[in-house]
Amino acid sequence: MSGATATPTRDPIPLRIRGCCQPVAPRIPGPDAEECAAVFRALGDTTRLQMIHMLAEATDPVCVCDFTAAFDLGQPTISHHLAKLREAGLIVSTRRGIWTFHQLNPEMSAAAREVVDLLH
Amino acid sequence: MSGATATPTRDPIPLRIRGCCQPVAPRIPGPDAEECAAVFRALGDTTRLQMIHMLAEATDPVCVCDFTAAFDLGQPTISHHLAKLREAGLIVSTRRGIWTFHQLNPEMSAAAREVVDLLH
DNA sequence: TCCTCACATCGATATATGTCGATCGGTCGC
DNA sequence: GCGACCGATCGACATATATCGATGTGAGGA
Repeated sequence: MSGATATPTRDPIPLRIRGCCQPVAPRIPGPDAEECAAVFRALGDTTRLQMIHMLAEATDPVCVCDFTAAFDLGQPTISHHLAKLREAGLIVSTRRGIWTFHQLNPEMSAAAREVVDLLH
Repeated sequence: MSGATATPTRDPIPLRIRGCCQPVAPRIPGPDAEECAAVFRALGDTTRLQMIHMLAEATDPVCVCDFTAAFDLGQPTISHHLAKLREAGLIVSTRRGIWTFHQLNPEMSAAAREVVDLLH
């Protein structure tokens, strides 16, 4: 061996040039690393994931009471999750008389759209 | 109008059959709603998102010290994030002498692979 | 005008998460 | 064996999050 802190030989899995601790392109190009993470964070909850799935399957906007009926959660909690999805730019809400209807945001970012489309 | 608790007329945005509160297909088919959410949760952090991006760009496994050099975080924090990605099944780690190298899990679930491929 | 209904917001609480410093364990070179 | 190095783990801490009950708000019906 050539040394612990220098260049180790890595026969089966060769590394880059001089082994360990090569500088690697660190950052996601573009300004949207945090924005992209926010979309994933919004989908990182089972309830919200199923909400998005319901909206992706539905052909028409979905009422809040549909969600409260579908999930065993209180109305404030449903409202909280919908607000999270709205903040992430994944859904839009429309007030119509007494009811509020929700649908996938048609102006969703392209990156978010790609992710949501995976849940078709 | 026909009534608040009965069937509202919804001219521009027609809903399903009798308006609000129709039962909607609630669940993601398959057992993997929570597993899918776990993948999104793993990607819902800027540091981990960039780690996955680095691994997706790299042609060879990446050493821990590469990550500690790329991010302004302590070594225990880097180790913590790598453990999260490992628990989510997104990466695998290989011990080689002193160093531990990480790469995208070649046996990642198909759903996870689709998401990671979006970060190419 | 008053009541009801649908939904949002507030306050509280328990849990999860990101980060750090300190320490431990394993793998070398000497 | 000893010491150096890499990386994982532990304990602590601050913050974020998921959830609930209670309350506020706005729209409609009676």
